[in-house]
Amino acid sequence: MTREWTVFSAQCPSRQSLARIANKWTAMIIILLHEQPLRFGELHRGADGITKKVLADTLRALERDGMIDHATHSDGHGRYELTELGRTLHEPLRALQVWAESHVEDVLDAQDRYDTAADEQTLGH
Amino acid sequence: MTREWTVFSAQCPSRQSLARIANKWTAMIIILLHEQPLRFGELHRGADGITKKVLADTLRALERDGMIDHATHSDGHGRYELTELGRTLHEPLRALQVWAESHVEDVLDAQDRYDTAADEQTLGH
DNA sequence: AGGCGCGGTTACTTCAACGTCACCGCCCAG
DNA sequence: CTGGGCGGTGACGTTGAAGTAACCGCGCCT
Repeated sequence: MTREWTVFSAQCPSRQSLARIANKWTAMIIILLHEQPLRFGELHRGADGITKKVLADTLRALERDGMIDHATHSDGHGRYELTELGRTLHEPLRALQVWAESHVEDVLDAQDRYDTAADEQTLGH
Repeated sequence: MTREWTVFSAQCPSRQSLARIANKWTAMIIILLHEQPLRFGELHRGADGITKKVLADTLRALERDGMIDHATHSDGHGRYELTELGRTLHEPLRALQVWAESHVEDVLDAQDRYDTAADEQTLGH
């Protein structure tokens, strides 16, 4: 079972799920919310570079997909928090963050090599 | 060390890395190439719905970032294959695929609940 | 020689995502 | 009752990513 679904087929709903979770903002939001429930402004400050609109849109999409929810907390403020489903997403997404941060130098080096190789091409051997 | 880099800062190069790897086409290509080196057309058929242009662009970006490379094989045909760096990416991305495929029903149910709740709003209590 | 499939590239278009900015109601402090 | 911060929403414009389709050289088959 479950192998009735495959992300390799464009029409399979699992493809849409993959597209939603394989996304930098999704990853950052889920990782931030794993620590604790957060308010809109806290997320806005936490995910540097995101605009209010994109944050609002992303939060609504994640809420629709059942990964987070939005409830008024004991102090009277609304907060976003992971659902049970959202919590299962933390580990895989966290792994992406760790990968990205720990392989920066490798990637930067590879880009350098690629770009200078391309330059040498253009400048004739 | 390595915590000089953080994906939460917009200017940090690790953010660009995260954006590249947290991407459905990247994930699908890395997963397909994990089995074995593949030719352009094989990838094109393997990742249903991708166009030649997007595939070519994505492959060039991954090559530049040092995750794959492109070499002429023993049979005279070019093939794309994972580099050592690319191989380290397989496990985290594979986890996303597994998540997407195994939680399809949960996500679909959540969407249903969200959408019908929204309908009831619109239709007045 | 002619036609086909492969592995792209190019030019042009389209479309969805994102940015900008103004505005809103609510609550709290002064 | 005014001003500011919070938590958004909406209208609009821009950009960049993706789609479309035509074309290309190469090698293979016939």
